[in-house]
Amino acid sequence: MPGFTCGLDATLRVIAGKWKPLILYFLAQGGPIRYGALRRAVRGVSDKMLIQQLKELETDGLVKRTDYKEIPPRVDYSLTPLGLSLAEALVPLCIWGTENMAEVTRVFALREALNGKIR
Amino acid sequence: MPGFTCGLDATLRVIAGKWKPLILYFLAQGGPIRYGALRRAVRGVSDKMLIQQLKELETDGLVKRTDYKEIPPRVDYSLTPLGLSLAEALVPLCIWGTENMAEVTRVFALREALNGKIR
DNA sequence: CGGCATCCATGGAGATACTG
DNA sequence: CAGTATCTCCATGGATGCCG
Repeated sequence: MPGFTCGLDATLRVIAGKWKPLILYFLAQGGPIRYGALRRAVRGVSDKMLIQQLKELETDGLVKRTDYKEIPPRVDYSLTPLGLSLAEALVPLCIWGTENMAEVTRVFALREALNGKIR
Repeated sequence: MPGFTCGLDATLRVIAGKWKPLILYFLAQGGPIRYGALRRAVRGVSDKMLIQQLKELETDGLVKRTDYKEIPPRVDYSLTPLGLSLAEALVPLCIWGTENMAEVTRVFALREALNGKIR
């Protein structure tokens, strides 16, 4: 249903998905990155999820996939200008997390103690 | 599991939850806001979800809840300094969404046409 | 990568407490 | 009966992950 309540709402839908923000972030770190390297960078993803989210980012015009059609297969991913601009908007979140990591860690440890598992 | 892979990862876990970024954003718009008003601002939330996410934000030290212990009930919510700093980090995302809303809308319309439903 | 099984977040409906 | 704030039970859909 087109029609977002505000700009933030629109952005959130674009980066909806457990790994998309991290993918964008790592793609922004440097030039084109090969699939395997990306897989290693985004720790914890399964191949299925990584492929799936990359494909969505690609159809959304944020990521560009290049298949060199070589043997052995060689494929790399990079950001489109649109994707780059979004990745840049993520930088403050990254900074916030870095600056407050101790605090966040502490709070999450508490939750873990209370609930058994986090959320 | 304490131990985040990076700052962005830490932040993402804090704002995990469909409505948390929006809640933080609206709380940052002005002074303390009453529950009912917040409910109206965050369009689409159910009472259950709003309460639940507010409680998590509160235990995470991002939101301050004030209960005036009156009858009929009167409660309002505001940001802690930590919450405010996070809300400020969300501003670029909001701007990005606003600037690219047309593009985002178009892309999502395509997805809708292909899949029947989004994602 | 496609199926299949699973698990958790989301959401709806109803209940509560108290007053005007 | 209307209004405010919150909680609990239950249903379900969609995201996630494992396996071939």
